[in-house]
Amino acid sequence: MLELRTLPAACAQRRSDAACTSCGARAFSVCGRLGDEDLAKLDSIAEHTALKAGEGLIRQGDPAGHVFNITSGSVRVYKLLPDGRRQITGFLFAGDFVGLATGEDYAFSAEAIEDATLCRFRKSDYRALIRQAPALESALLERATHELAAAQNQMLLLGRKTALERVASFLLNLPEDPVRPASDGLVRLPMTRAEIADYLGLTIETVSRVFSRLKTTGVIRLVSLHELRIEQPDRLAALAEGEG
Amino acid sequence: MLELRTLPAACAQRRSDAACTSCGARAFSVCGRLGDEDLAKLDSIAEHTALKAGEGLIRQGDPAGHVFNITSGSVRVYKLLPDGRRQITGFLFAGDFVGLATGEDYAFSAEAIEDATLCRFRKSDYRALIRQAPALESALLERATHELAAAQNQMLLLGRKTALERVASFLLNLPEDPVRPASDGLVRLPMTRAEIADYLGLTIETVSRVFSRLKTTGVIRLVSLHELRIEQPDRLAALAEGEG
DNA sequence: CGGGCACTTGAAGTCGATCAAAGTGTGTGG
DNA sequence: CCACACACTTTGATCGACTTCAAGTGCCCG
Repeated sequence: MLELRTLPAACAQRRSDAACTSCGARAFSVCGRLGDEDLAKLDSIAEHTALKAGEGLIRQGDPAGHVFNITSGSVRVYKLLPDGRRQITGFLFAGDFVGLATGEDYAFSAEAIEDATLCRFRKSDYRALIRQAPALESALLERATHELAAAQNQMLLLGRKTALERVASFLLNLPEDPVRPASDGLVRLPMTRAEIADYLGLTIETVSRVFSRLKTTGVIRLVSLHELRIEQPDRLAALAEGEG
Repeated sequence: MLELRTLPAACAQRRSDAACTSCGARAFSVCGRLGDEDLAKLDSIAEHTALKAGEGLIRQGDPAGHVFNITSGSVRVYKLLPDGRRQITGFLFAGDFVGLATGEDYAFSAEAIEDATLCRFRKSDYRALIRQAPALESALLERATHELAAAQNQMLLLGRKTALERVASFLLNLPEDPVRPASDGLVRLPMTRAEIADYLGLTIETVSRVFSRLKTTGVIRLVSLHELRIEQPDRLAALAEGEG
């Protein structure tokens, strides 16, 4: 059975940033529009996989043979420089697609941050399917479009924001815990400080220091290492835009 | 008459980076696939405009009513922070589209760097057209996909590369002068140092210093302020990846 | 030819990186 | 269940790349 069908509910909860409220949610735009036949077709070419924390699903340079849809857990997508410097270009969660934006070979790597499950589609099957189900293609274009907008925001962050502004922006864009959506402001951080640093173009130490600063100023509270509560969303938002 | 038809030739010349050779060129993927009827339909809803240097075509926050295709000249796309910090997210040239990646309102601004001409499509007309010409949609998805890959490269640049690596990467990704394609290594820089700086997440002074360094080490030669020749492409490529 | 703007170059300052060490949590094996 | 080991995180001190501030230089255009 294809999990895609169950995504809208999850997605509607997980995006709180303004850029995404208008479109509902990212995965929603894919599955919400599809009729039962289209879903059945998708189902017929889907292949389910489970990954343990740290396992890779895509390796930079490999021929781009598959497209993935994450059904649970979280994934890091990154690029490396020859000397090992890493830039994480995105964290992906349930409902997100991976592997669409590729040519012949994958131009990035993707690995599970924590145990994850996903649907895998052979790219050729997938293309064939799209020809039969044009609604899918337009939904994907809309998604790609929103990812592009998100990428532009990240460029602004990486090119022009201070460490404090970067961390604040990051926390605000994080999906709220879908398990306990009522507990407002509670955010889960499945990734390590090193991954946050590599996402924000900073070092571990700087990320840690900024967290400490936000903690002592009362903007956030660290519930545990991988879970925090945003105590003052307004101040955090102001900080994110350089108005703190 | 719609200029789109004339783009393939121009595009085939202007992209030299490896990421784009496989797809031919970005605009090519849009116009190359379309039949005469589709082109005629596009033509019927196109509206031609000319812009003087510095004039804007899109302003951040305005309702997103149009999609544009640049037919000559060059355009800067950027986002601003409240205090005026600017991140240029891309330079666009003949054949490129602007305004696809938007929701209700534009999330960025776009202005002509030099005198430019463009086709303008009302977004509603444009959407209607897409419904009739599915080939257009799949071509646009492919383009969006490549822009996403380019955006990921830019994130790597902004997050993890040094000033020298950024400038080197920038010069290598610049389109070669389409007017004189034979003169290998000759690059036109229609934008100012300030624009380069805001694209690379640096200051004017740092960009200038790196240019000077590349000049004195013989990697490039400045023909004029806005035109330079890459004398040692291999060394420049090595520098761009941190192997200099 | 002269004014203005963009660019270059130099000197000092700063934010984040790097180096270093102590603290904390987690998982494993006894 | 506890103790140990290891990996991750936090905090502190120093360093360096890029920024900021400040003159100069040169080019373009009237």
